[in-house]
Amino acid sequence: MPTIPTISDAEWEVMAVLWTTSPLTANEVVDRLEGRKTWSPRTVKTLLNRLVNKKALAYETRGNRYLYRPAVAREACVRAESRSFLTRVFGGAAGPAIVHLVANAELSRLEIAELRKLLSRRKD
Amino acid sequence: MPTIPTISDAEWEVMAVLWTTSPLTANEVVDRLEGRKTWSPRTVKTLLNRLVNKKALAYETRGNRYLYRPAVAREACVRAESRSFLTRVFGGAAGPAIVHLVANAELSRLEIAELRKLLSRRKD
DNA sequence: CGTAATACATTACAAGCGTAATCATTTTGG
DNA sequence: CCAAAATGATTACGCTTGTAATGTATTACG
Repeated sequence: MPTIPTISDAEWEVMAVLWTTSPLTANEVVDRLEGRKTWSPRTVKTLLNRLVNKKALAYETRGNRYLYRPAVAREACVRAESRSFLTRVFGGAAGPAIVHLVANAELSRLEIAELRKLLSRRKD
Repeated sequence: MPTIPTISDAEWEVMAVLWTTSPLTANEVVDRLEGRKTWSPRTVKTLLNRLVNKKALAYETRGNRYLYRPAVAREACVRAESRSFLTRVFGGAAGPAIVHLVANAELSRLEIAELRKLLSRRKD
């Protein structure tokens, strides 16, 4: 299985863009971050570079430009991050974590219904 | 409200000890980390120091020793970490996060029951 | 009483991160 | 064809983190 690289806060923003749409050029990524982020385009380029170095992104060349695309699946990164979060904050126990989130989150009626169904189906 | 300091992975381990039992001397903290961690006692002292500096811990003096105790509530730190996790990984949306955790977690029959009850009570 | 052991404080040091600026090369507008 | 613009690469720099070692002051044993 591919090892999941460590992806920092800022890098997650960039990955999120490319998980949504890819491939994209550096400038297209910059554009999609416009507004949500106050980063200089330089900063975004740096992040793209680091992500390529840690093999979270791959690219192909088109003329003198790069077309970036994810090299790791979002799902895998989400799982890795979740495990890390659970370990750090809840000593690895998912139950208390979920309880905490449910108790503190804003949830739509629809989401509540979905979760109830999910739990019903899960008679372990 | 008290601002929650940023607490790193290693620091969480130390805080966890003191949230469980406090006050404790540095050496008592070291002892309680024995086995779970391979840290040199020096390392633990460093972490205690940093936590005091960032005001996550307070201490009182007993003779020439310090008795450490948390200066921030676990609950508050858990909330801060959870928000950060939700923001980074799920763009702030609690619903998908909970779904993910429920789908991937090992949950005891008891925990499932508890969650169902929690959700029922939450008819928004 | 003096020296060793302890306790906390200070310093170390490399890697990762946020946030860019500068450099080198290629492309493109005039 | 040449200068300006654009691209990716390299370098920068201060802060945090993991992981300690060293310094300094105090205590306690012989």
